Amino acid sequence: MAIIRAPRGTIDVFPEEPKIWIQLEQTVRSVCHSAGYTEIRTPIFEHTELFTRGVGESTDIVEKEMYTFRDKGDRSITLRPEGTAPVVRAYLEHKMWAAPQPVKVYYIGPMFRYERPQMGRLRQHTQFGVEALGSSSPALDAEVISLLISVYQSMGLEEFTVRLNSIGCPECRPRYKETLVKLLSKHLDELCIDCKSRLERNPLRVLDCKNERCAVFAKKLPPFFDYLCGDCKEHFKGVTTYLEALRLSYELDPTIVRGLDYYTKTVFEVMHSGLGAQNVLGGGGRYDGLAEELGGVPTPAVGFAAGIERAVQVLQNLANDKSYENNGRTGVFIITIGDEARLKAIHLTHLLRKHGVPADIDYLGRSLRAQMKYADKQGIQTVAIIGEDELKGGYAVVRDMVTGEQTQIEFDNLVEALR
RNA sequence: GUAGGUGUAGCUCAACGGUGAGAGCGCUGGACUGUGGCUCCAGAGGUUGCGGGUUCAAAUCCCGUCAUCUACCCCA
Repeated sequence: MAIIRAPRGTIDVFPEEPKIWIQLEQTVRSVCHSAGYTEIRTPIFEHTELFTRGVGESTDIVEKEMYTFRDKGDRSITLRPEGTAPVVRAYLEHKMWAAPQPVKVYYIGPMFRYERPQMGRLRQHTQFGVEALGSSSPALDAEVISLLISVYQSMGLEEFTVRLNSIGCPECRPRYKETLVKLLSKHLDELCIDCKSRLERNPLRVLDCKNERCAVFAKKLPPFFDYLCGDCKEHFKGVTTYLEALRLSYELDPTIVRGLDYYTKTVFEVMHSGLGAQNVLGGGGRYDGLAEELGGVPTPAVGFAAGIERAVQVLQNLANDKSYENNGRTGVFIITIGDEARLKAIHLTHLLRKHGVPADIDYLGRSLRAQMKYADKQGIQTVAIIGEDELKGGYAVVRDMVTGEQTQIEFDNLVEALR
């Protein structure tokens, strides 16, 4: 019978193996806590409507990437493809606009998108993100950006760049779109097929087309900065001012447009080169219209989302380059010869564990030699040997697996000596 | 959805259309009655992804299918 494998685009993670995964999660938590963000855990699935309305009907996510199904109550349910809409939903549902503002939360959890897997892209992946709701201050935009950077820096990552842009608001964006369409329709023949359709559906997308000819073209287009309304212009200036106050370096990049409809004003991405064709570690922006779009009280907000797997991939390469040490031996392994010694060892193992000392014994009835070998490969720090002589004498031979030094320690003192 | 690459031992990979499909690493045991790392020896482990076709003969060639990787679209 054929073995059952993990579904396409999913992976089994062993977060303790290289430890990076766990370190990253801990870093996210501590960085967020230090800035007054508390954790939120929203459901893995939501009503489909939350995403069609929140993320946008014409986005790729909604059009072709959602895991949507009908449950037994005939409700249309969708595995969450992103984290912002659910957080805003929770904010409105729990009337958190009545709490002191801003409300600042962070999350770590799986997201689902039906895509063709490739490097840096999975059908189930993990994102960490923050959302700060209830303030339109550009200082909050800067804070959110600084948090993301802090996470990477705390993990020892340096070679990334922060790209910043503003995509305006419902007042000035239509004007910019119009001029784009006007300019581009003069050169329809020079655009790729995709961009021709983009021109009708979402002209901003032409800006970040990877097609070389389009990219050359996009660079000649006037940047959105020039078309921002007074309010947006001022906000954007505020963001850059605060970023500079935070001593954070960034690049203005008019081609950053983001793929979700809810963004307004500030958008940003953190780029890294070690991700294959993907180059985005994380990104986000302001979404001042989302709460209202979801039927709630108008609430200005900013946030970001970043990929754990992508960060781990980059950090893994970094760790390999540094060829990090493997001297982390820990724990005790009790080696026994004979059934009686084994009984003794089981009791001692239990005691050690109760005192917080990682302890283990052989479960395969192996020879002393083989048990030594096993303990060595497991990265055990100390072995305690119990055979006939030791049983009679009431002690164990304790061997340090690094130095090779051996001493005799009485059973009664063993836990104390090894803790 | 589209394009290309790859599927042989647990892992990394060999094998011109022709003997019983091999190696290294790993695993298990031994050399060493009770002492790991080094060395040596032995053993276990395969439906050559699956199905069909061509052929005297297929891991090898052809078709299909599935999986996987990479890339496009787009994103984390």
